[in-house]
Amino acid sequence: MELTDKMQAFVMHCGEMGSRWGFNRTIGQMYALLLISEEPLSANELSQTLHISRGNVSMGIKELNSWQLIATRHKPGDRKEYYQPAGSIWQMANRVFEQRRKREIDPTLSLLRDNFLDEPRDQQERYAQQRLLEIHDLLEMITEWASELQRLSPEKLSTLMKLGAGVSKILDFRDKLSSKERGES
Amino acid sequence: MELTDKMQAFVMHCGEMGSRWGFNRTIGQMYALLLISEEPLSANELSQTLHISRGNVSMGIKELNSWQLIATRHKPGDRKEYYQPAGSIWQMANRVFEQRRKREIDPTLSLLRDNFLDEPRDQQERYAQQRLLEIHDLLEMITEWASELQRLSPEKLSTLMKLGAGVSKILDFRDKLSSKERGES
DNA sequence: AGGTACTTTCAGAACATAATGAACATTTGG
DNA sequence: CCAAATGTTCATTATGTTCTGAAAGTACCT
Repeated sequence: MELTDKMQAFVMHCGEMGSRWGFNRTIGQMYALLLISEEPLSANELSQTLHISRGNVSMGIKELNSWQLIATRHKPGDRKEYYQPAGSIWQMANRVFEQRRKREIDPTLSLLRDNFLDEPRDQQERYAQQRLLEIHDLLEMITEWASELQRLSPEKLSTLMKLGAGVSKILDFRDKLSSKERGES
Repeated sequence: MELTDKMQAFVMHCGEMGSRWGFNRTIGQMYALLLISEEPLSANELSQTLHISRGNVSMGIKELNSWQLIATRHKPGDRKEYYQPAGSIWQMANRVFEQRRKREIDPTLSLLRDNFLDEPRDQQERYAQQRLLEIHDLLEMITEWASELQRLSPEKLSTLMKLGAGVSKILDFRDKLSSKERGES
């Protein structure tokens, strides 16, 4: 498969960013290529276009599958498997958030929880536990919030985001309402 | 400096997670140790407690500084530098978000923007550009929203988060209000 | 069954990143 | 100025990660 310069540039960029996003170079390239190509691609096409080994493609596919980022397709009269991105850009963003949460936050949260089972033994430990509690509460609040937001429909989420810092005004408004209800001035 | 088992466990855990969070093992350990210790620590104390070389500590300090995650302190009659976490847990979370945005998203956004300068040359390129546009818009919306949220005070942000999916109801409410204003049923 | 078209696996090579420690730089007190 | 205490740098070594390619596996034909 032939790529134009701009497509090439995008694919290579995703390769370079790959490791920052939680996977590796070739997986970044593979996913980028699938994203911008209108037709699903076979493992061989990926291998040839990106100049990476067939085996590497196979492992990459496995990994992308585990992130639920791609879907497998078949063409009639062709035994090859063809791959394409799974779902919309929104879904893709959701999946990446979720996977990263699982890898980057959940293990820490569970470690922190275990920590609060015992009483601190001395001042040093008391202080440490206090800090850990703060971190735990913050992480828990953020992850719960994030997962609630993820349950909203893309449209609502989009409205909310475009509203931007405007949410702040709505919160003020709500506060006024509820204090009036309680008869405060 | 002596660590209790639980503190040890937390420090080691942060080391293991370090690379997933965007820095390396020793930096994760160093920061964890500073977080849970009541007193600021010197470079030598870090080196000895974590069993890592003095030079490594120096580089780690440099990196943590570039993330603005630590502050340097001095004690009277002592020329050593002592280090402690900079700011509250909230500030720390903000800094990490921001740094990661700079590293993980901004470069991609600017690449994507460059891409829209030229007209697509063929169908393949038209399709690709369309997908890139979607990605661009999504990333831009998310980063703008995130940076607006960061400008809110921790209290407001905390209220908002605890409200959780409840924001959705507030949005509905607002929609009803504005459609009534326009005289719709 | 045997052949073909494809996919997966995995040991080892290639590459990338992090850590060490000795050499160098800087600051301060005398 | 020197010497002692501290901080920084960087070539080398150690560790970790990714990629390749050949071998093994699978599924479908005739």
